[in-house]
Amino acid sequence: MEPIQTLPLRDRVINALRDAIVNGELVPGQALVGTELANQIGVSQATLRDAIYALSLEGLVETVAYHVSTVKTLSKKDIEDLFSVRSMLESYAIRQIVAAGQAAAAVSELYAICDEMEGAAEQDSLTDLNRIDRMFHDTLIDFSGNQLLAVLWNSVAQRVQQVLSLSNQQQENLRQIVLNHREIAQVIENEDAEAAVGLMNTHISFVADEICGNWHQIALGTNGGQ
Amino acid sequence: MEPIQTLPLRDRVINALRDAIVNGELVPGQALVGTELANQIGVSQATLRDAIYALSLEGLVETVAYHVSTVKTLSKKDIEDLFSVRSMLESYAIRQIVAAGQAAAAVSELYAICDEMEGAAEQDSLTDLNRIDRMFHDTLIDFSGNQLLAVLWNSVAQRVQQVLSLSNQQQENLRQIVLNHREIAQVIENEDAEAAVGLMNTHISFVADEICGNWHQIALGTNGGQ
DNA sequence: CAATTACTGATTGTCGACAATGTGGCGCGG
DNA sequence: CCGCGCCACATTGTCGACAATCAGTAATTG
Repeated sequence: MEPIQTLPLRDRVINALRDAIVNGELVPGQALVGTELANQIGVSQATLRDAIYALSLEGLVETVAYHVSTVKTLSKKDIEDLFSVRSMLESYAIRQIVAAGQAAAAVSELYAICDEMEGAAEQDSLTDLNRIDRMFHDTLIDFSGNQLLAVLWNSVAQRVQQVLSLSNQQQENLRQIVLNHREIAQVIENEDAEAAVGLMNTHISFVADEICGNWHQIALGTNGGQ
Repeated sequence: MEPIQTLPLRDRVINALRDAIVNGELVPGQALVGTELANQIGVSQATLRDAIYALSLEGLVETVAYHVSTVKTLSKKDIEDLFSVRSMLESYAIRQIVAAGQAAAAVSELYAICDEMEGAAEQDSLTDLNRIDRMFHDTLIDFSGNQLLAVLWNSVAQRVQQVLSLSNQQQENLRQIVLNHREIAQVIENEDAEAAVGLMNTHISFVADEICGNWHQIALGTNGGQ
């Protein structure tokens, strides 16, 4: 059995707010007024303030002393930077996996995830596919064996999820995505790190360009970008 | 003139604790008891706890619910991971600078920093040299133009500074360090990114091996590693 | 005598109230 | 009519007190 862990109230508030942000329920630029949210959620202002402050440290919220906190706005350049950094982290992970001889162990899990992904694709469930997609990349990072990398990745992956949620990604073909991932897993199985990195970067760049191209209208929907 | 900004008390406490940790005044494994520290520093327990929680998000402090927080212990593998990630971030920055044609602008600042570094080396001031060394690498990151990278770097650079403080780095020759940095700046000036990356990685690996080799006795001084 | 349970002391988590700070509007003087 | 300064409101920041939880110890029971 899994241990029943009662997270501190503050942590639960943090998780709730973070989920709301990365799922696009709280849009960039939206004000997070302490007194309102505290009453709405049902916690004290101090507890909520801690949560907001924690999210500001994670970079999801912008706070200025004695001013209302807002969900961080995302400029086009922020998106470019985000996907660029993402490529760097994943490329590093792939190279480490191959160099450490962990390729076989990793792909065995990656293939299993691809199978799950295929199931979601057949049901046209975008939310499930996104969730499993993240599992794929999390697995890649974990098998690098670098825990600090995992910490940095977590921060980046959150923002990626947020961007994906905001851009209603008119994902062309869900099955194509599954194929892309399976392809990457195959190349890793062959221990060809550079080929895998190339595929990964191409894949990420494609998605990034797709989103950046339509970003103005997404950002305009909220507060005008900048 | 610079605007006089009165930081909130909580942020000042955070900065004070963070400085104490990265400068080695608070050693890994040391307990951070709320009531004690609050009285000692002269703030309320709530404010101090916020600060401790913030530092736990930065990864400098380990907290378990309803348990005493401690300064995060650093295993040998943590150090290896740290310097490995550091290499990744800086390599990325160098490649971006050269690719974006920012090499000339960057090296002009880097050379100036090297001059300052030389002054510190002549006075055998290790603390000054460390401070200027960080400026060098911060500049490198900043000129990459990627703000998200700067955020991740900040987190990594803090830990690096902590490790350097803890290992009383019997720095062989301070002037040699200056030469190493100047050499890197020169290669960047030639727009040879890969050569610069090679030099940088060699330099970082050397320092990392040096520290890892003697890490057990450093960690043992506090709580036994692990 | 051993294992379990209940208690005690210490520490962290949560809260409501109060102080500090910033913003917008009103009134006054030019 | 315009500009300046003052005032009240809203929001954030800080605090001390109380509740929840944990580790270690002593008492209890088979």
